[in-house]
Amino acid sequence: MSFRLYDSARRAVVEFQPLRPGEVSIYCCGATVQSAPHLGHVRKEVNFDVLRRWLEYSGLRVTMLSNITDIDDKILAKSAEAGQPWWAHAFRFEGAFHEAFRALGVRRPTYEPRATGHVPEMIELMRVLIERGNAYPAADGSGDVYFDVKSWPAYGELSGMKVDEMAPAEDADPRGKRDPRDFALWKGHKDGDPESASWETPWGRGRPGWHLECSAMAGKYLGDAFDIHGGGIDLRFPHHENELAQSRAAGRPFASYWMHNAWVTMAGEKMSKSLGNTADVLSAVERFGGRAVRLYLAGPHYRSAIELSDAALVEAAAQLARIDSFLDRASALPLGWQAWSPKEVIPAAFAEAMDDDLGTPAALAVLFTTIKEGNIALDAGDDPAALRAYAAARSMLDVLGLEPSAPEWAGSAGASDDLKPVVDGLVTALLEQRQQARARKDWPAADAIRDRLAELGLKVEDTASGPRWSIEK
RNA sequence: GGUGGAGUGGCCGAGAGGCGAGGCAACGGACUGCAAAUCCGUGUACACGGGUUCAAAUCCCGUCUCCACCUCCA
Repeated sequence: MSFRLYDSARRAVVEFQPLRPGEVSIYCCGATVQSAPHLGHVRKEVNFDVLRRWLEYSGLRVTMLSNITDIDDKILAKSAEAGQPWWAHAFRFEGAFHEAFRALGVRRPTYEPRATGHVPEMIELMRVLIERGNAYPAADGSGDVYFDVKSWPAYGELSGMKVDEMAPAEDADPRGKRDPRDFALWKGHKDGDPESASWETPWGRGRPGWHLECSAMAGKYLGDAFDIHGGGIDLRFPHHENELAQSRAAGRPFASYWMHNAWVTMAGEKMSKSLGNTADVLSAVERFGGRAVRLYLAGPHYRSAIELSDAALVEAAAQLARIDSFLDRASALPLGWQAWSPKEVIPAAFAEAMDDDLGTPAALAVLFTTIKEGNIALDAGDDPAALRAYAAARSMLDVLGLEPSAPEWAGSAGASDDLKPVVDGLVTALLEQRQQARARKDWPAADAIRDRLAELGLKVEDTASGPRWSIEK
């Protein structure tokens, strides 16, 4: 185990040392299910899914925790607009997120708790913080509970922000805060809020604050101390800073490492709901294929901003076509690649790249080198070398979550599986006619068949072992 | 105002003192009936101005431009 990662708190690439040998616990801030996911949201999922797969490949048992924030201001506002109960609204978009994750081959986390199911844990955390003098119920009797930023000198340790240098909150309504920079642990019930959206506490009725829920759930499922806390870079402040402060103030060591992924941008700007420049996940998947979109998201380094454009997705699809073309060619080889275990065939350079803070760009370069070597071996008829390259490529693709025969991608090929033999039979019959035409050098007739198939979206290629056909994506 | 990040060839996107990551596109060649796929070959790239060094895209100083966070945000 020689994994190194960039720790946002220390601002350096550091050696990873799990708290418990052989195990890794990861908390990754999940979705606020207020509306449909966009490509920016899912980049985080793909990045952390690759992290998880790499750690598992490295022999660690990974516990992956990703929460669902199923209550917040926006969920309440939007559900009210839609004339729907807030919980129905939240459930609907939770489903949309799951669908998007599935379309990109993201595996389900080990646990996926919902905020509203963990009110007792939150109350307990607030009780401890109030007892210790780090939190207080609002003086105005609103039922709000605030964290007292000034009571915690380490506040700012994650983001490097200093309390006194922060821009004063422009929040026109300080409510019952002692200091404008104090943040809400708990939000008191307001007139007009649905009754079902508030829970009884010793300090009045109300609902969870966003920061508190993550600390409460991380503590419940991963314990007071765990290994990695992840999320998008925008969460570093205030959300993660606040989580860290309230957890440590309550006596919990909390996360050992902080990992943050960068943006997906459009026209140079962060993709976000408020800017209105979002790209829908499922329509991208429909146009380019889930694996191409995943490759687009997973290929660049997770800490680099990536610019979304059609050209970028087209290129990812072209890269994937190169990969799949090799896989296709090699699949005609005699069986035997399964004899190798991933550890035997994955090139050291790939492992080094991944160990170095998930260097997927360098890792992909190794994959492409392997593919070129495999193609050369195929051209030369060197079956053992080609098989080994094939095994290596598949193993590397598996680490990246792009292995086409993995269960995540089952049924994503387009045509339903039971129609496949029928289509194959029809196409093969046509290709036999074309072969007869070619045998008598009737090129117009042969090309006419190929052209007709092309119109239907089928690509025909002549190989040393006869014609092959595939569906153009 | 405070705190970070970035500017690399036609494009995407790595690297972070010394052999031109990788991919896409383009062009030439091999193979093919023609294609496709594959292989071979083709590029004096690192925002600008100074400096350090035998050697700078990489370090230092300055300048410009862009982005993000400090308010909900992956």
